[in-house]
Amino acid sequence: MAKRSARLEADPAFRPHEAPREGNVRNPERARRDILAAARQEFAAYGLAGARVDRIAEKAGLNKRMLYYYFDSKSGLFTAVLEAVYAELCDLAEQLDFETGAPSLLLGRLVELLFDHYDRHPDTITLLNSENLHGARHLAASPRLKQMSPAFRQRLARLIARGEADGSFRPGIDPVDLYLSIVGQIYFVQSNAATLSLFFGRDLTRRRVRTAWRRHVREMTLRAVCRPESLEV
Amino acid sequence: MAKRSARLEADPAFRPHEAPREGNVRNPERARRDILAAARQEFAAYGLAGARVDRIAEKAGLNKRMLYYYFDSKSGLFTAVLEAVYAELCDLAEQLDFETGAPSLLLGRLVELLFDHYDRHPDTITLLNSENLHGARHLAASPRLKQMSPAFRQRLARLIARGEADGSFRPGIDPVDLYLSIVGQIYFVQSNAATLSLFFGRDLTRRRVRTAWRRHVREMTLRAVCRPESLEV
Amino acid sequence: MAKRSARLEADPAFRPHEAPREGNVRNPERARRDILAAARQEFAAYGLAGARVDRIAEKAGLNKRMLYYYFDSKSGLFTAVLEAVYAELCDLAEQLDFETGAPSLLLGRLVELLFDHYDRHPDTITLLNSENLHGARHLAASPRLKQMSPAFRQRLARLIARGEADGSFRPGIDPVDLYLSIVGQIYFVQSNAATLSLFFGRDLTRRRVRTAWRRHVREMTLRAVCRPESLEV
Amino acid sequence: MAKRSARLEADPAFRPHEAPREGNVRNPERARRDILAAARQEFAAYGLAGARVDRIAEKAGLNKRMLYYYFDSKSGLFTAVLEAVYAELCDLAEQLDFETGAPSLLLGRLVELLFDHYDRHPDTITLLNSENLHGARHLAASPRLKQMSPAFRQRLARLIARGEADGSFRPGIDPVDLYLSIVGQIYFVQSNAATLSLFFGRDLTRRRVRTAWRRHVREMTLRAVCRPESLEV
DNA sequence: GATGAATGAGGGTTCATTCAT
DNA sequence: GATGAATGAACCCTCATTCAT
Repeated sequence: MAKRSARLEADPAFRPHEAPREGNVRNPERARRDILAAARQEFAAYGLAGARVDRIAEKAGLNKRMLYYYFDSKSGLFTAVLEAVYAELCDLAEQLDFETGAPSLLLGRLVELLFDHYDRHPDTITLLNSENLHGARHLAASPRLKQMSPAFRQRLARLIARGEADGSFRPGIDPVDLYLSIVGQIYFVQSNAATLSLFFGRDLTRRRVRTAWRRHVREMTLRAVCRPESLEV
Repeated sequence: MAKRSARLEADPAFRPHEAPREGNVRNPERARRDILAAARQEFAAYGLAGARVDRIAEKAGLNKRMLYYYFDSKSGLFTAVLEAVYAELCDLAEQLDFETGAPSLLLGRLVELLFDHYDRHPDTITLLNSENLHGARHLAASPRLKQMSPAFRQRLARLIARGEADGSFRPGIDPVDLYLSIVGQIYFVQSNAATLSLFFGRDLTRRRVRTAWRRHVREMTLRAVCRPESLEV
Repeated sequence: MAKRSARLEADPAFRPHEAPREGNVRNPERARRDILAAARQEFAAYGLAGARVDRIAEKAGLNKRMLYYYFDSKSGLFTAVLEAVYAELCDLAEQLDFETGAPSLLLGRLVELLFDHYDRHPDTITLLNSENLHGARHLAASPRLKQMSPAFRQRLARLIARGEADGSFRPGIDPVDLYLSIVGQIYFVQSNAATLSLFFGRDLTRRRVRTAWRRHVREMTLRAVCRPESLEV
Repeated sequence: MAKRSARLEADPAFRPHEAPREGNVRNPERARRDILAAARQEFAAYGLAGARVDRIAEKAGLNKRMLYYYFDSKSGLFTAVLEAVYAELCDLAEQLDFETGAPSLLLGRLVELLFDHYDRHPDTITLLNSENLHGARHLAASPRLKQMSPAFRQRLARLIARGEADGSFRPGIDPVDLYLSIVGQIYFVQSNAATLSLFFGRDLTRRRVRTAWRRHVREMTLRAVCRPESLEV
């Protein structure tokens, strides 16, 4: 049917659900994955209220009934999508070794790492906005989230400690505050790119502008955190 | 009727539409105002897609038909709400005199001014998020918005120029970049307070935490913008 | 207001309702006429159910409330329009003198007269169709209609009598039957021009095709009614 | 429920959707058929604009949602009804063998065939009137209609050719013109029976009157088409 | 005579969800 | 595991009509 052509084609590794062909093959894992990918796309594009279960099923190339089989409800599906988003966010910290190298350099790299993450996964933003609109109700009910953050926070604290120790960072920096300041700038500009571009007459979605913004956030952060002497470069 | 009890009670100055009772009827200006207030509340609480026209009418204490009489459509109503939000934002800049006083002091005051605005009008955030989810489609179609921003930007540029001139600011600060950095931090934490609070185990909505955050943003900004010497306080 | 420009401009003698200008002048007759003209246009274009009271008021350049003031209801307005349509139809017969001239010639002229009437007043057709869809309910309730037809019928009977008497018509022609056969052909082709054109691949609305059809109906009628000898031309 | 009693009872062969009861459910073909029958009845009775989707669903004994499941929209439903009407009309021509028998006799039979069709399917008329009110928009968009007419027209042309060849028909008869003249008389009287009956004081819906009209149309047609000599009966 | 504001019932359509197979 | 068919509540919006001035 025409439905197959409506599949999501963003994922390069994507292959239609019914492909194998030897009799409607049972591949539960893949069905789950397809549904989740389709749902993520839909929720990111329209928000929780604006998302349509029919469209998700169509994008996933599966019967609508299957969404309920695997995820219970639209709400359950949204929760699953959010968990995936959070898992990605937590993986981030592990991509950087905070133990070796100059703290100020590492901090700069962290900013870039975060920026690039939101740049590559812009749907993260609309998904989190949706969840916040609903008071984080879904995450609050999700048991998986609970053990996610501590690792993240610890690593950041360790970086700050090293920076303070070697005198390159100002004293008294709070890891959470620092994180919020960095991500706040990154997140806000991407989240509100449409209205801000209109308001300031500067297209904030253009590559070049984005790159400049990436540099700006790093500099803002370093200037605010590091001792002046350690920035003489 | 039961309708009256469902009125919006958030706005302290709010008085039900039929209240005065001295000739129950006919007050177009007030009807418009009531509808707009109710709509703003509803859109802020549920987003554009999640908002319900019936609820808005009920909150406004008016017949549902009146929403269409005054604002054409749900979409037109949303546009009107957004215009109000933007008008408030633009009024902000005029509340501060950037011509007299030490630039670094004024910059600090600006941060506080912006913070307090989002603090007093938290609905601004969810409304703007909704608009961005929809690609700023409503604002793009609104002629009123066009001439709103220039004033805002000019005043900021003037402050930076003065700061550079008297040597208190680093050179090369871009007014738009600076604005985005400041508001980004303010906006993000308030917008994502629900998920962040959960994630970091720190209730970011508490008054004391908010006040600390206000101070943090001001310091971050000043440290990043001002020359070290001019901050010896 | 913009409303004025939306006035019906078909009527060449049309002048906007508020024109006289010396204080919103009271001109009840004109208001009635304007409303009636607008209603006729609207009912003809959309049928009774499809017609919109708002559009009629707008076309008439008057407040909607006035429609009710003058015509009680949408239904009353439709009745008034129908009465006007019938009055025109009855005037028709009086435009032809059936007493002098060759009956076969007069019959031919009658066909042309009827054809031209429906040609000049195509709205007559959709209006009558609407009324028939509703079982002629409005006309049945209208006292004015009662005395309209007899004259029409009598005149036609007189023509047939003369034709029979001088031997040019076949005997036994019923005036009503004859009328129905003539108008049936005229009416049907105009009423169903859209579907028939599509079905037969022949654009029945073109002037030339319409003219040919006019001739065809006259010939069909004459051949069917007149004795062969009296058609030797 | 009370719903069942509201079923359409005009069609004698009609049986309620849930009737069989042996496994109450799941009969898509029948559901489609029931909806179509109910819609045809409703559209014929009230026109396109006057028809109510709720009533159609109720008559069909199905949930309103199903109309959209099967036919997309009210408009799509109307198109489907029209296609059925046209299919019936096209089947007509095939019910008569135009190759054998006297052409004048066949022509008379054709008139009767057409008359009887509109007599048995009076809804055809109001449905076509509705479609014409809307400029044949639905048929124009329907691909199925395109290949319907040619057969019809060819067969009629063949009859005329035979009549001309054996000298019983006058020369120069156009098949489409002939068809329009015949159907015009039939269609008009049935379509406008309500107003005409009122106007002429003759109840055109009575059986006897209808039969007389059937004879009249046949005679009108034969007299107009056939050579006088071939009608000496 | 004339008006803008207001109404409640109901318009077509779509929603997330479940049934029977 | 997977499906097409079915549901009822609710969606946004529009209707003809009337109120108060």
